[in-house]
Amino acid sequence: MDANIGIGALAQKAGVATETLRYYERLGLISPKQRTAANYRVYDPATAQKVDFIRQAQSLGFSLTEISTLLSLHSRPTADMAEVKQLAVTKITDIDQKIAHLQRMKSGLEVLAKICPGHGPTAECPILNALTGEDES
Amino acid sequence: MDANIGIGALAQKAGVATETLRYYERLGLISPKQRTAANYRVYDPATAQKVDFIRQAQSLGFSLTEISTLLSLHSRPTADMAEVKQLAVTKITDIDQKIAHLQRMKSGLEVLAKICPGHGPTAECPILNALTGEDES
DNA sequence: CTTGACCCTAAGGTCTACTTTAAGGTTTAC
DNA sequence: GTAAACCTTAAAGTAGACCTTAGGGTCAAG
Repeated sequence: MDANIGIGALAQKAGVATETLRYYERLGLISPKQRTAANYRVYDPATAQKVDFIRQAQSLGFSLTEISTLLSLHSRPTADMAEVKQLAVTKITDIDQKIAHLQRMKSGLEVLAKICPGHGPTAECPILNALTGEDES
Repeated sequence: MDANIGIGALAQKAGVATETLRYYERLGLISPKQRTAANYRVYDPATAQKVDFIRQAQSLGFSLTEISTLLSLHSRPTADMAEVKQLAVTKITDIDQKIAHLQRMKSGLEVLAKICPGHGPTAECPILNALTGEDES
């Protein structure tokens, strides 16, 4: 149990495509522990956890570049977690800004959608008219 | 007053780069009313309003492809505004989903940031540990 | 009449995270 | 022994909205 696995098995275990694993390897996120005589990649089964880590971090909004940093911090257990926390806090701020931006867009659209009767010639469409005129702050 | 203008003047008036105007033209969003003997683009000054329309719509979250639709509806005053409203409503839904997604990411990060002391070896970092293990729903 | 600002086209580059394609080697099952 | 399934590499394609580059024409000022 716990034997080495090939790229196909790792892909299945981690739920990603094999090309994705090669892509992660090109970015330096993962790497096979060795190669077979035929140059096939051979992975430690634990690599699946690393791929999970990557997908988890992605789902939290981290880019692969940022994840690369997280992984290197993770592999140096004596590094300080301040940097990790900083990344998380910065990411929260980024997300807040994106949310704020989306909410401004939404508000603008809601105002327009509300005053638009929804039928009649576009010549009288308040949405199109609003777009053709004043500026926003 | 109200003389024709060249691409440079239009770019300045509308606050975009000249290449952007050529790009919009390739997408069919705008077009010069004519060309000079030297093949220079000649615009109706009102085209600046059209560019404003495009930027406004962009700021509300519409893609250039969607804006193309909006512009064609705008240019057919007898078309029904139902389609315009539909685009707006759909866009609001899109935005809601994006906001929800971002808020899920934010919540996840906040939980982790809160339990992370912010200093000490990364071996004990709750953020990295959380990333290396359980799965999310 | 030349310099510099402005214009033209076509095509390639940017960014992110992959996916697809092309053109093969290798291993396994029958 | 051969065909399917799996592996290899490098390179190109995808989406979206541009920006940059290459290689010229053109126009107004001095």
